Amino acid sequence: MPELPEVETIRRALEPELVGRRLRHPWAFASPKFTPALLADDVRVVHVRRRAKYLLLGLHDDHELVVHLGMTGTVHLGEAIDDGYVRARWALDDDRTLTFRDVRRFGRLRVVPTGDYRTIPTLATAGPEPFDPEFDGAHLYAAVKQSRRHVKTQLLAQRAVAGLGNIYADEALWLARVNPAVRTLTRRQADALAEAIVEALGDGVRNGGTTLRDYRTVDGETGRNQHHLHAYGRAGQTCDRCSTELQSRVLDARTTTWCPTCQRR
DNA sequence: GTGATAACCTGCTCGC
DNA sequence: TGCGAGCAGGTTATCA
Repeated sequence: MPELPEVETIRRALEPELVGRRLRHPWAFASPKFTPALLADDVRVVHVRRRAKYLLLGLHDDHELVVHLGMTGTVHLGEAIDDGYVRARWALDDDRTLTFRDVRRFGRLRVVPTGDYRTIPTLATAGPEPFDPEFDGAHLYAAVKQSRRHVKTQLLAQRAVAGLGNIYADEALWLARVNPAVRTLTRRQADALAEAIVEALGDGVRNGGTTLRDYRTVDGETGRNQHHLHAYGRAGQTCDRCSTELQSRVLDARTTTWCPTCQRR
């Protein structure tokens, strides 16, 4: 499930390869989620950016190709792939092929005027990037205070901070010793959680992302961060801090793992 | 406006 | 061995 570190890893690999290249002869799987790919035709790529979990390919005609990888989306650059899971494809002017592959079809593609994300609500309302100076404990405290939803659900909603998914939300909450089901934070908890979010996502980027099943880099390699997880997917195992058995429950339709001792309510 | 929930989608795992 | 049920989860739409 590509979150900020996985998308950023893909962005860093694509940027030097795609900027200046021309997208040609687009093909798209017959679904409204993917047919916008056809709008990016015979146009040069001018930048490769990321916002939250979205990949933004700037096009020379003042538009952006917005890519969301969904649950199982991957981007491949090189030889053409055709295995039944390809959802979009472009020929490049250097004879390579840019392929968007997505088994579960939770991903989506859009072409919008550069910077105009009104048709993509989550992107339009996304909170600050975790590595921006404006994101800190004070911001997180104020953002969480505006809602009565569980704190983990607020992290996943992308408004308090952009880029977190289920894996890194569990990890950040574990690092900050915050129970996922609380609905309010003290200022001290907010400071700790903001710091933990930056640490969890930073580690994820440095480790090239987390591969549990589907995620691959542009080169087809797996990430390494799955070897460094403390909470996500470790229910029934012992806490790395206190050796208590980690617990798991479904919280707002998301499997959530936490330490009942370190992350006491 | 906010919160809760269903739907989308397919491979994998588990139980029978 | 084969089948069916349940699960995984990011985003959007819908309803209360």
